[in-house]
Amino acid sequence: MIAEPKYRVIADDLRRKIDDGELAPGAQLPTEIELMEQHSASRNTVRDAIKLLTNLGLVETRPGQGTFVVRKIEPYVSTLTPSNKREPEGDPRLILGPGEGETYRLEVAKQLRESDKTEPQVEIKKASGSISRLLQIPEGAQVVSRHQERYIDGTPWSLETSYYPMDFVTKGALRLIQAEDIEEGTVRYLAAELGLQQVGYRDWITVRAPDAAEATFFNLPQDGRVSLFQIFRTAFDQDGKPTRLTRTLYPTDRNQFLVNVGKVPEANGIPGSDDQDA
Amino acid sequence: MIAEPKYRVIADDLRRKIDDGELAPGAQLPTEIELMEQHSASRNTVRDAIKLLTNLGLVETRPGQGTFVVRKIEPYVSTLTPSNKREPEGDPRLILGPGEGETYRLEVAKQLRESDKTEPQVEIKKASGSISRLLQIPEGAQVVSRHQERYIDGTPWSLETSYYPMDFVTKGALRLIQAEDIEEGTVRYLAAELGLQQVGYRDWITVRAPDAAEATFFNLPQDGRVSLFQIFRTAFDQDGKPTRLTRTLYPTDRNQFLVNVGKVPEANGIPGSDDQDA
DNA sequence: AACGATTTGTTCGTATGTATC
DNA sequence: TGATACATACGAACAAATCGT
Repeated sequence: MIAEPKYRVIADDLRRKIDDGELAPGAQLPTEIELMEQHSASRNTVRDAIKLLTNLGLVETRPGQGTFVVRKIEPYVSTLTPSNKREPEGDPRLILGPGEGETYRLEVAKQLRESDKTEPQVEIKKASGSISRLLQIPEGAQVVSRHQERYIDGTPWSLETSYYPMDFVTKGALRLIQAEDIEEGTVRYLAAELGLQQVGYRDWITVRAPDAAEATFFNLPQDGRVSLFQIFRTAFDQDGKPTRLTRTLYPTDRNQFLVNVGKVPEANGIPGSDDQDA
Repeated sequence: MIAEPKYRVIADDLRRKIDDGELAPGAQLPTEIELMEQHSASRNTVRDAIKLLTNLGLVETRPGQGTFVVRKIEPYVSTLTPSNKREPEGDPRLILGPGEGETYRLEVAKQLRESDKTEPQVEIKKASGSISRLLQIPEGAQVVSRHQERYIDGTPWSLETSYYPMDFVTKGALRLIQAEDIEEGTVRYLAAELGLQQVGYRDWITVRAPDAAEATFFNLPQDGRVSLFQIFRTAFDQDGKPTRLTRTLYPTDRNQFLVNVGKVPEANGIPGSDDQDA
């Protein structure tokens, strides 16, 4: 046992069977008792091997049922830059990001998938930390927060929260504090209501571990193995002032992003998955 | 024990002490024996608690030494879109991405940090998978691969591999297969040598777990935590043809990205870290 | 260079709790 | 309800890495 600990030998054996397709996605592994006998190891050693595989995200255990090979999720690809063709009708001065021009549902339908989202959950909060800093308002100033949960093909896909200065409401944008969708998009609504033109935005992309609530919503393991994209989008008006901060959380196991710069042909060869190798 | 398993109670306690700063980054946790006594638990239970924290990336264990709170690294922020101001001299038709216009070293110096990189490691390979698909060349066609390791402040920061069609070399771009840096940048070199203008590029951003070699280079844990940005950049010439594919790997714990769209003021309030909260 | 003390790593055995069918 | 399967917890022993003497 100088080289390889027994639990890793067992894990490697199972791993090979998974890679070879001998154990297909969704298939049940031998029970711990069976593995004990096959490898003449103790139950705890077998469990160490399985633990390693769960950490690697290859299998998942279900109490009372067994251990199963995980089914991989087909990732959804979002484009962070606007589409090349400007909208025919509508204010040409508005720079619309993805999900801001046409509806979320339409975008997802383009990839032949079904989307769904909850009604916005509206709150009035005090700005703090990143919110006040990115929106360039003092800490403690009031902001409207609009929160939505989004699903694709029935699975939880992203969590989005947008923050607007409370000013906007007092200046007349009353629908910001209605707990219902703004059909034409808040960008167009704020342009029409307050004359705010969204002339650009900046996305700040980070990755972090989910907290307990986020892990529950996305159905992720609690151990921080799978992480979340956290994208802060700061939108700017014609005066260079931040008008909106949107924070969206996307599990990294089911989301990917595209950024187009300059003149590029239509996207191609961006597959769902299964080749992240050289 | 209906509510909280003991190992998680122990983990939560340690976690709180870490969050409170009672256990500072780099500090050593109590030894397993001490934790056994403090919580009157068995060694295996204590070890389960530590395992959980390890999975969360909060602590690391060093055999023969102890368990330590991980030191967080100050993240480096890269901008994926070009800077607003075009270069004064130089071909105005070239769209230069970050690291393609001025040198990597200069960019990093702007953030008051020191960079370093290895000489490129050049190989001739056969294109396969994502490479052939994104470069739009047949599987098995020959490509030049140029690989570099990059460091910031002495720590390994990113791994970059660029792929060019072998054609380029036979057509005269001989410096592509020299194992030394191309000072003015390969974008300018190919423009001068072959008349290829880089008029745009597309970045495809994914996150995945490192393999063994990558984990070793970046000094990341070998468990299957998804902790690497993998960004494929496909560059296009004036004919809309892909001329280059660059794959760069960035550990998510020390890298963040910005994307600027439309008219945006200078970056501000994009802090290093420690506030990823609402 | 050798040794011992300390600390984590691996493995076994066993018992009991909890979830599912 | 019982059978099955995973989850938690305890105790014990030895191995391997590290550090100081």
